Amino acid sequence: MKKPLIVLTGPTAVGKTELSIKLAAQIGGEIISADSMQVYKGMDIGSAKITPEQQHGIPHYLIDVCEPWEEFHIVKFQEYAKQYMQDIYAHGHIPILTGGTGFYIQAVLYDIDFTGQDKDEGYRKKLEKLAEERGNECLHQMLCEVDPKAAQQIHANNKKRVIRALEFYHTTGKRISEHNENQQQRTSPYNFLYLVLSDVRARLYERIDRRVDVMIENGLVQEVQGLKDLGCSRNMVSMQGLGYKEILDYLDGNHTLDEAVTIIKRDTRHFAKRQITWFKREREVTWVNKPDFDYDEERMLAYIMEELEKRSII
RNA sequence: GGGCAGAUUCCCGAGUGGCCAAAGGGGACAGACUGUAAAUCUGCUGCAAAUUGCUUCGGUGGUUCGAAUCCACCUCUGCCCA
Repeated sequence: MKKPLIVLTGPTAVGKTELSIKLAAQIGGEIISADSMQVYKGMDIGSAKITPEQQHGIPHYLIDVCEPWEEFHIVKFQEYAKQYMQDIYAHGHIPILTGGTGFYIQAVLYDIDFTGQDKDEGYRKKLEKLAEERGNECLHQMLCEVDPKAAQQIHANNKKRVIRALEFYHTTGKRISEHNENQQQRTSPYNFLYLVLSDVRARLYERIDRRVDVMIENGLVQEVQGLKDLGCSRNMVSMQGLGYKEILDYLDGNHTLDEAVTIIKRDTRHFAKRQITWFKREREVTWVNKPDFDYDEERMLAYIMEELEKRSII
């Protein structure tokens, strides 16, 4: 018997958090955050982290699990998430995976296999250097020799992914293209409902703009200054988060606050677009398009309940 | 009132007789993604019955085989002198 799992996602600023609380309250769920930035302590304003008051007593997991200078990645996320899910099942509750990081959701929902693929920092550095000296084409050529299929799929300019593919072959002796093909065929071990909350583009963009303004009002600059004082710098993964890298640039005098705000808004819109593209491609998703429900959360919840019953999740 | 500079495709901006539907950047739109994912990368952007045709470079008229590019006048914008 497959265990139940609810995924509630959607582009940034669409309103996932509020809905997740109501849903959790209604069905006796506990929430696991699927957000690559909310895992970091001290990054509250910029990541739009849910506050304790907003949680309304609903247990939340995978928030504040590491320091901004610590390394965090999808494998750790998957480990944590699986652990917390066990705990939630033990409570007799249903886990609700809520957040906007599609890649993380995929890893949990389909239980993607990452074992035996340790990264090799030294090898990465070597490739990095090679790319700098001889260009991206050189790396891509190398990949072409060991894994032509991957080389065909990954653009030569996408250095990160070319390096990862080479690293995969280097550490496992297998082709990442084959591995990915296998993983793609996985079916979920869960009895799930994958909800994607959406809205019309113009409205979403307005919400993003407004939210960034609120972040500034709430002291995003001070938050980033504090992190900077603790030694955080832009080479850290955490500091590549939207709002963080731009404010660091402002604090370093690379541009004005107004410019930084404009860039954050723009890049957040771009991010939202990428999220939407991701969800469009995911199989088995159930879209909850807000205008179709006249923006009425009660109606959305009613629809979600129906879908949950249909699938015997509740 | 006089002088100078300028008006280019959604925006900024290059182009100063043919190779221009017009560089480059931005935005918009679309897409990829399986250990950095709020990252990284790609495509596309005048219209159409679309390997061709049509309409664009402030307006009108002119020069020329041919104009975004040259000339005249006009309109608007910025700066300077009154």
